[in-house]
Amino acid sequence: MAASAQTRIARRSPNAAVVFAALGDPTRLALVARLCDGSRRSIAQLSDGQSLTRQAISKHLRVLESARVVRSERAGRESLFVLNPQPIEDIRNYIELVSSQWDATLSRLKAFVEK
Amino acid sequence: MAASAQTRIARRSPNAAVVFAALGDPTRLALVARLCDGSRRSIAQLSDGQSLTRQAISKHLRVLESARVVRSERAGRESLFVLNPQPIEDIRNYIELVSSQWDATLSRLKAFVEK
DNA sequence: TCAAAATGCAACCGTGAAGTTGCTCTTTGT
DNA sequence: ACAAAGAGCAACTTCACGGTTGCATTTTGA
Repeated sequence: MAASAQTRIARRSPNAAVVFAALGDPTRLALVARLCDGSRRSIAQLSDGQSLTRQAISKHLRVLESARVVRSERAGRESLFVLNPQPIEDIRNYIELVSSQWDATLSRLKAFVEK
Repeated sequence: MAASAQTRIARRSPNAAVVFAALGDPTRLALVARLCDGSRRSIAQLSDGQSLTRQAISKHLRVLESARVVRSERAGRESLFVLNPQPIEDIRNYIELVSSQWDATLSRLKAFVEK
């Protein structure tokens, strides 16, 4: 069975949607930006300077964690968060798929116009 | 002013968050997959076969449109939707930025271990 | 030992997202 | 001319999200 491009894309979507949704919030996006240097930071660190409550930040981190964008580990009295690049890589591939599909169309269109 | 990587990333986020949020829903992701072949389809076409109501699909399309992931154009009694690759390209670049930041960290880490 | 730090947990609130239903309007095709 | 197709609009319901507050628990460090 040769899957169509659309099917190939659709097969990846259930997980992709979760990751996209996790990134679809400015606060969470800021947290990701803060963590993408590979550092492990505590909730207190991550909520310091922000206008939101520590609990709000904590909730956002849990959302990111349930989408596996981030992993947490308890260390003494604090829990440290670190970025997990895997899901990001996944949606990167997803976007690549959509883009390539689109590019193929453009090429066909161009060829048609020039014919 | 040499902006830090974090700042560089953060500057792009406000718009990125909107696009991510628009893609953060299985139904909308399916619509994008359906449109990424460059075709222009009507609401009736796009809601055909789906389990949701035509109005539900219509709403989702409007969400995608307000995030500029999709453009619409009225043609007679139907409105046709077509993918707009620009925002997709934007978040692609965004992800590229995060990934490169992460990769740089890995390299540093590797260099440190091997030293 | 004990106070402060860091977090977790639970209840609560307001708002908007997602979806449906019902109606109207315009366009199409016969 | 008129029925059917396609879509828009508005009202409504449900429910999850984002956020806060208050309190309990564990850990740390002096």
